[in-house]
Amino acid sequence: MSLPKDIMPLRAVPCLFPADDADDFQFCSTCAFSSACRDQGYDKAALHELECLVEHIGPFEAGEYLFREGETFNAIAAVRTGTVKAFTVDAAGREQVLGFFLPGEVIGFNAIHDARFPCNVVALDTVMLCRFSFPSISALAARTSALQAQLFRLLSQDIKKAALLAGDFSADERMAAFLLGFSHHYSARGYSAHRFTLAMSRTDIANYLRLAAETVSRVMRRFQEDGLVKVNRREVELLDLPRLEALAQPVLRG
Amino acid sequence: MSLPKDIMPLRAVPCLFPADDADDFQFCSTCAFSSACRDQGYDKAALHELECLVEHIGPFEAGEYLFREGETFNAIAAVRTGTVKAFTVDAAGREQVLGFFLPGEVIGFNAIHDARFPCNVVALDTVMLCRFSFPSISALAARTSALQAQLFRLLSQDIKKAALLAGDFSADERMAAFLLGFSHHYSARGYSAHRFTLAMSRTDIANYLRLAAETVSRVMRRFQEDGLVKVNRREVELLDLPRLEALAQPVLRG
DNA sequence: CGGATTGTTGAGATGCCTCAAGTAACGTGG
DNA sequence: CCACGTTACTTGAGGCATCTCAACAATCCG
Repeated sequence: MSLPKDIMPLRAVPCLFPADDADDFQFCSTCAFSSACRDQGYDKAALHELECLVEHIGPFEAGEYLFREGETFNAIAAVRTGTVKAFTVDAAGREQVLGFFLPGEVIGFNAIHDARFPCNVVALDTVMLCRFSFPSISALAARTSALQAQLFRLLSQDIKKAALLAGDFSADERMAAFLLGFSHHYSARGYSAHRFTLAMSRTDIANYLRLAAETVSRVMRRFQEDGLVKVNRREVELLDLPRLEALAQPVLRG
Repeated sequence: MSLPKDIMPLRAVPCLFPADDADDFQFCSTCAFSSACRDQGYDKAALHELECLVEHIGPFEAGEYLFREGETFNAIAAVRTGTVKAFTVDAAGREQVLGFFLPGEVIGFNAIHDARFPCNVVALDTVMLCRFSFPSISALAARTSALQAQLFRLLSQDIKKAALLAGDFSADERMAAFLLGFSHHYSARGYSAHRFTLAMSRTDIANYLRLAAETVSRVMRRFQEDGLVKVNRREVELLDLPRLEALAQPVLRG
């Protein structure tokens, strides 16, 4: 998974919105736009434009709102570091967690439709974002077919993700799929597929999986008793990936 | 909701893939691309290109497959007439209904991501489609910002739709939202908001709502006893829209 | 150290599912 | 047009997965 050296010099080109820290390269290698950046070496002008377009914002501290429900939509944002939670609050004041975003994932695709955010988005720990003005990135996409295609793919991916959660699955299946989601995300980005730290509370997990918090606790304990995982607070170690995959199989398509 | 007369003459312009029947105009007024067509009178060249792009296919009879899971994706399709069901089949052979598509809705957005259909798509009654080659419509979208924006909006809308179903709601809430979905769809297109015919079986409804078929029956009966609806086979009449809206409110965002 | 938050565990309640039987519509062939 | 089988739908009784309620333990934080 080594990156072609020849894209490095681009960092040195003058930019309207110059990147403001040193680990952008590292970041870009895990970002959702990376394939549009890296794979399309033939269109360096467009890649440069994308770099000029990005605004690095943050840091946000845990609990800070990145976006609020109802807010006007004018930019998407990729998570650079940290973890983010999207949720709505219903008439009775109860939270409904829509999803979590890890580094490299893009926030805001569900806001395009009516140009307003349909949910709140809050930092769960210290979060840095890359912000892309949506009109600007759309205009760039019109000139760069690889970028347009990548945007369509990412939007399409979100449809599939949302549909996954909608299936009717048991608590065990949901939990296994949830844990494996992190494993897959991290291992695809060069981190451990076995060990990771959850940034969110049991309550948030339960809410996201449409379970009671108590059920999440019980399933976690049973998984541990069965030797599937080892859990300590929010530290998770996956001990038996094959069995977890088998459990999650109905969720992750059959 | 009257349409500008001045777009009519476009039907007379020679076309590579000439439209093959007389009610295209009627159709286009209910189609998901209609706003990209109608609202953007300033870009008639692009509108013309979109017309040339479309292939009218069908009719398909009830039970015929329009797409099959795993099939290579190369086109999206708008429903012109009829009703369509999308579903997967899990390892144990059980169906999982992902959604229904009514006239004007677009099929295939969830297939972009990995260029293959993640689900089967089957006609529930006699169905006619408008097919748009995805590479072609993408290329056109790159030249026509209104079309690009419309595609982004439609994709984004599908994300929101999928997330709706994913919430944890009671059988009553789901059923009310399901029925109101038809009401809203039809009334937005100039048909009755109160009376319509369901094209799908109770089993399909139940499967889609993640309920047992028996539960759907029972909820329907109770709704009828409470004077909310009048149901006869697949004929539905909504008698008390306000109370149904109130019931469905948690589902249709709070 | 004390209060607040977060997570765990048990006991009982419940909404929905499963199973099983029965009824109604539909199509088919006689 | 009617008997028949088939499919779709309805209804009831009982079971189970998950929720709710309540108490408690652990951790965090000032």
